[in-house]
Amino acid sequence: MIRLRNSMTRKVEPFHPLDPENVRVYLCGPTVYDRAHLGNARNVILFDVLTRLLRYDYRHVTYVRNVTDVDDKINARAAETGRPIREITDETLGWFREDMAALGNLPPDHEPRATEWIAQMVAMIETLIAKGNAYAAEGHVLFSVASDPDYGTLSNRSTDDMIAGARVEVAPYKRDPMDFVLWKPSSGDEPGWDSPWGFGRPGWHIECSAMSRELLGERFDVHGGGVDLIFPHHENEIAQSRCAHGGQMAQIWLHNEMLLVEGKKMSKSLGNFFTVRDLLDQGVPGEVIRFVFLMTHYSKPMDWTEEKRAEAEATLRKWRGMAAPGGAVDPAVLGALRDDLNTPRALAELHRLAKAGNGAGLAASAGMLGLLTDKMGAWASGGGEALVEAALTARATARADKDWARADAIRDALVAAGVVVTDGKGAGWEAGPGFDPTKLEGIE
RNA sequence: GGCGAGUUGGCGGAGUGGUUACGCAGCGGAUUGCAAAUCCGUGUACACCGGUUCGAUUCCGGUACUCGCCUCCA
Repeated sequence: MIRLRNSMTRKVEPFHPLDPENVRVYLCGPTVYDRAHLGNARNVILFDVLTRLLRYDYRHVTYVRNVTDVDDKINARAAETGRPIREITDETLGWFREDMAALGNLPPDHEPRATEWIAQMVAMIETLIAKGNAYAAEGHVLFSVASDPDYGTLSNRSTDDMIAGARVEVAPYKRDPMDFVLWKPSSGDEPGWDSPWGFGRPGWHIECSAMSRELLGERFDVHGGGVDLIFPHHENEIAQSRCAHGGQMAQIWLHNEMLLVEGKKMSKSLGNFFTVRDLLDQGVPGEVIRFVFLMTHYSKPMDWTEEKRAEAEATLRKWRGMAAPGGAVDPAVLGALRDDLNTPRALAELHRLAKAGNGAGLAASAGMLGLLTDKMGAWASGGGEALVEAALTARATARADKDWARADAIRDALVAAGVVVTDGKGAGWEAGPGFDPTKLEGIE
């Protein structure tokens, strides 16, 4: 029995899939105009752990993560660089896939691009107009918030509260300040499609409503993203889907808290961000980044710090040295994950397995978290094994000869080359940060 | 102003109405040519003020502070 915290009820609830033969999950994916920053990885890792667990407990899972490839930020990027939009979105999507894979995330089953589902969005907008939940005005189509008496259930705000907030865009074509765009007109140099309301492009919220319906159905199991999407994005999705075809869209709304940098949310608008690629290029293994995320429960804010990076790396180095094949997933690790994806507790159980010397159980259990998997085996690229082995042999010889000066000199060289010698349960050596075996040339 | 999340020992970070989280660092020991790595052992805690209770870090109420959303944002 899996339990998950549902943002809709603000409680941890038992999870009962609508169809146990096909558990359906939707995650709001990236807008592809720039490299993913570290905060963007948090929900991807969360949903990766979720889907790994669901796949363990259920026969089949359909995991959809959309791609927003029509957006004003993309248009702006195209205008800045003079490059075609499709070239930018293709390239950025490629980066995103690479970066997420480097963090040990499995690809989703479907990765729908908004631009390939325009017809379905148009159809859904037509339905909303026909039902009296939307109206066309000056080339725009707007959702009428007043037409949906249940609007605001997810974010728990009343329309009055929102108006009191008074930072809503007031456009002349809006009947009500709260109304939001389903379709907007495009000028000649902006991307657009022909529609009953003229040449234009879809609003952001309608994308997810239309694509989730096409790929997962009108009702599905889990939908999520960062807490900053609760309002307005997810609130609006719910309103659109509920009014178009009834139901409550997702059974469970799963939201992760923010990644902070020096106490503030990491975001592009604040400029206090760094990208996943930045860290990978600095030689931080993707698995280490993943481990750091797993150290904190998804429902709490977390900081990325150098201390955590070092701790994660040291732990993984130890575990890698003792991992062995053929083990079974530990029940306590599963129990922690089933209890609202409690990854910190799961890691504590992994420590327990490591302490017991159960390398096989450790590896199998870590796999549930996407750690210690084969694909992430290479912490450092390139060869150089022979050089390291030669140096280790030379040092052993020197020690046997009681030539301490030479033995210590070789040791220093190994350290300088980024080689970490591990004894004990995981006897051998590992390539650490800054691994550069060429520094060992000449040692024989 | 409205809505939401949070405040645990040196640090990170779970959890619980009464009994060890766990990890890192520190300290003591084993081992070692000296180290590293490894192994064994070990301490300090639950923001503040009330309430409920035999007993609260854990439940309830309030206060303070931090963060997020209310505008694009994972």
